[in-house]
Amino acid sequence: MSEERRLAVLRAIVQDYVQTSEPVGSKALVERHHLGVSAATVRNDMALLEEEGLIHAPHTSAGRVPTDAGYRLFVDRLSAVKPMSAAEKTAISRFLEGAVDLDDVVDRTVRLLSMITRQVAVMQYPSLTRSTVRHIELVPIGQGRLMVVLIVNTGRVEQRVVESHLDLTSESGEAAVTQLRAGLNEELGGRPFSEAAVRLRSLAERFELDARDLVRLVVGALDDALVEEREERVVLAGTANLARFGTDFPLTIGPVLEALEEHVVLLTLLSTLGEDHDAVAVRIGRENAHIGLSSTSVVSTGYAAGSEVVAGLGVLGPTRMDYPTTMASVRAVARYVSHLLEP
Amino acid sequence: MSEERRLAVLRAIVQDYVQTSEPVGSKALVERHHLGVSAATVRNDMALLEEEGLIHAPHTSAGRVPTDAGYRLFVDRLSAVKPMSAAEKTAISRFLEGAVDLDDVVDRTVRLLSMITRQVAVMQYPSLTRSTVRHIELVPIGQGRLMVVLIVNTGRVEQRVVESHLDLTSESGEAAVTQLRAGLNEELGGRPFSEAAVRLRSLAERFELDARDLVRLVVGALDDALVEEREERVVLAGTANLARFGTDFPLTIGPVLEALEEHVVLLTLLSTLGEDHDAVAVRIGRENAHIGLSSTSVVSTGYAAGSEVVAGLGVLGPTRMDYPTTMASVRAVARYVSHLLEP
DNA sequence: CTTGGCACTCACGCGTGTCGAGTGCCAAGT
DNA sequence: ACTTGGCACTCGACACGCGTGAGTGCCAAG
Repeated sequence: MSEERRLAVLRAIVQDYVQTSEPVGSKALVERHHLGVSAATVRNDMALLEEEGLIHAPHTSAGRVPTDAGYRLFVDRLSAVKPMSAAEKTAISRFLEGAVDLDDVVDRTVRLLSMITRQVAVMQYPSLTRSTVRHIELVPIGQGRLMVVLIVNTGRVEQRVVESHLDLTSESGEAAVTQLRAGLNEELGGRPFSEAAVRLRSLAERFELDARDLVRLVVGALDDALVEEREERVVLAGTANLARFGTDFPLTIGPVLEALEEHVVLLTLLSTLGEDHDAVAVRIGRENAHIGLSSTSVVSTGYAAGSEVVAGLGVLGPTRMDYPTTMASVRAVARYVSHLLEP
Repeated sequence: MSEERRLAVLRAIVQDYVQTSEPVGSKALVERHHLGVSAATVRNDMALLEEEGLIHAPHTSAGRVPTDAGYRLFVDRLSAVKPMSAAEKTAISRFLEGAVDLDDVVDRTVRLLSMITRQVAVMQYPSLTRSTVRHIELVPIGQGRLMVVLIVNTGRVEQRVVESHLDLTSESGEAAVTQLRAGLNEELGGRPFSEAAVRLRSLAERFELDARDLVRLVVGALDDALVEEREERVVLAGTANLARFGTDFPLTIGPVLEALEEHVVLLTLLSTLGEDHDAVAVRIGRENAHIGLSSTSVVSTGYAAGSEVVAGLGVLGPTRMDYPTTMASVRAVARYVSHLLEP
């Protein structure tokens, strides 16, 4: 029996199953694909594939369904990323072009991705820890309160309000603020966050004693923003697509929705970073660790701002998913987003 | 037959149905509530209630279920808003207190609200059109690009980037920016948005000719931010709770999820504003206009920043919902949020 | 106006029977 | 050493029929 044909059978099973979402039997298989052999032969191959743990029969005398391992083999060795049509490409760029700010980019991206894949799209905001400081602005707002605005190279903006007992409207107060602003920008402007956090701490000493208090507060706020992992924001769209899966499949959407609400979980799903740039990562079924996602797959990749990969985006769908097409869409969208954040 | 007792019967039906989620029959009713009359009498009352369109039998010889009109009557005349326990109150304030910025407030609020009501929580960001300008900052970022940062009294921050061919690093460029910044803040600072938009338009003339171009761009960006309805952002949480409803009920969650993704729909759901301050609005079933929400109810109210109501929040659940408790929770949370945004 | 009685109506659950797709195995063919 | 057609077998899906029980509507008496 040829190894080669067996894999062809696996490929055919995956393809048929993805399309029909029903267990596929030997007979149907030979009818739909010209494998050049008879159903009986395919049955023998299937028995072997089952032994290898690549496919699985839901019950005696039903067709076969790929296992997680089967899908894994499929994406690793049996599929080519489907090229996208020119029409799709222009549609993508059209849709993303009108964005006015970062929030809008993220918003449009997840919407777009969920629409073209008809699945749930997930996107992480550009990670602060991988960004650089563009500018820091201090805005006095009434009484002793000061708003600290941190502008990041990706276009992301964070703000905090600090309360000081210093009178910021007084001559000396204004001077202190001006001095601090200048100092902060000189010291931190253009620096990557990792570096900025360190420099920040040594800043306090340079100021006059009565301003120290203010400096400490501002530094604290910035430090908070720089370090805080919590602020790794995630946005998603297309959850309505879950309902579609639900109908054809033994997938109870409750646990999935729960998982999607825990942003921490989503972040780990997207943590494909650090690996090769352009690679699309696929996590299949149980590989996702989180129960509740054990019958879903995640296709994700990183996107860049400039040359640096700053965060991830991807889609989540049933393990029974059209991997080649989905991977193509995710990659294409990630590229356009990177392009958009270029400058 | 006493009108009064008939309403008592309706109340009992609603309460039982909410609790058991099964059609309630005459016998069960007299057992669980001491109405002082027999089942047969209750049956007569039920027949009348059905004639009035307040209840409805899913099929012959099954119990009765309240109609939308039945629920409406119930919330309007038969229920009292349930007081909250002290423990709940402190839990609410505890949970909301740690918020560091507006995003965080909104995020925590929806999460909290979805947790305590075990339903889907929705919250609108403070509407720009009902806010006042606190400060406008112009930040040059490389080349000819300028970031316009708009800070709103609610703590909300909007930003836009404009590109000018003016060299902003030059002496004259910097001067123009400084002048413009001062002008903008003097003219718009502290103004409500409606007023600000008007004043904005007359600003361009005052500047020297070579800066006009820049001014026009900045004004355009601000105008965009001030007027743009699109930017009425909405956040939601607790969609996983939909799965729970789904199990006991003839509620297919697909359409609901779809409705929830259309933020425009959500906004109209929350448009309880303009009415009395402290009132909690309830929209029951078909009253929601949007199909797909025809078997859900929305309980919403406004929240304030200072003395002005700035936006809405609420929850969405099945029509078969514990209205008194839900209304109490929504009101309590709205009050705490208003308190939080006070200054 | 209330009440007990009574006949009637369905939805629901359960067991049975049929149907058919699909399998595993085997013996014969290449 | 594989491939192939044949055949018995398995088991889920679906349909049908029936009994059960909750709940109703109506009526005549209190």
